[in-house]
Amino acid sequence: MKRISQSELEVMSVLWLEAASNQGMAASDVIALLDDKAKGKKWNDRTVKTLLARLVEKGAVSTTQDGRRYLYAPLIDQDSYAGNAARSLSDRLFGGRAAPLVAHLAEGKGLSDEDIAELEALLQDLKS
Amino acid sequence: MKRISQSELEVMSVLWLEAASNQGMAASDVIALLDDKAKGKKWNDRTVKTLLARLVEKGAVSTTQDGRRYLYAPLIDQDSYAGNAARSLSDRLFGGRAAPLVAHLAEGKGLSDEDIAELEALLQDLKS
DNA sequence: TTTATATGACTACAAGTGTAATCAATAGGT
DNA sequence: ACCTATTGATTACACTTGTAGTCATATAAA
Repeated sequence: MKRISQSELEVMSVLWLEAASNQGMAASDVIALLDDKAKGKKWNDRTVKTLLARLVEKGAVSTTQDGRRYLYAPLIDQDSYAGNAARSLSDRLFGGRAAPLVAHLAEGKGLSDEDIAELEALLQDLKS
Repeated sequence: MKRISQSELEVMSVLWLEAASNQGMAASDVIALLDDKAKGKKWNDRTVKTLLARLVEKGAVSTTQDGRRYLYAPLIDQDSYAGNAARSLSDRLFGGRAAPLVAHLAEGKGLSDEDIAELEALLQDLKS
């Protein structure tokens, strides 16, 4: 699997949003969702199409014909991708330790009470 | 500040190793440290020089002359860089939630007891 | 002092990336 | 049936990135 670039990853992230539920989404859906989540950033639709095409080339996204358009669906699993990314980040920047990473997340915008509760539950799990 | 690429970040990471202690390190030191930490990956010294030069261009690294060579030192703070990277990853891949990120780190290679202890301490802090 | 070596400066170059424009076909509205 | 808007295909193009090679120079070794 070829490497996925930053922008391509943005596109993947919206494909993942609905990945489980259905056959994939049309380019126009992707564009709409990107605009939704992009605060500030403006996505030209041509650009998004290009990114989709590149993701298909790279084997990261599948297409199924739907009339005269395609439905795009992620072929790579968000979980495994995210796991790798998280580990790689933690290795490169935090010497593989989780705590400093979480500390950084906490600082700046703070973790919600829910985040904290989730983390505590997770730690309980890990200890057993 | 221009974006720092993957390979450039590898270089930054060794500069950060000694950043606090001294005036910076020579290119040869950087190369040696990279080879140390790079398992598998082979760094050609020309390549490292190029990366250093690019980092200087980008304003991420400073040089001070030391005889006929330079000492390279990071100009950007590892902490703030890491913080941004962590937040951006967590936003893009985990909807900004910390717990799934940590869960991914845990799975695969597991967190050490020390990691877990650190995290618990951190959570205590956050709750107060 | 001649020579090998280390170092920075400059150059190279293909592949990847961000960011789109143009073209062609088709479907939907009128 | 014709125009328009949508969509994919193809093309564009400068910038970035990975990965070095070459050149000039200065220093260290012999």
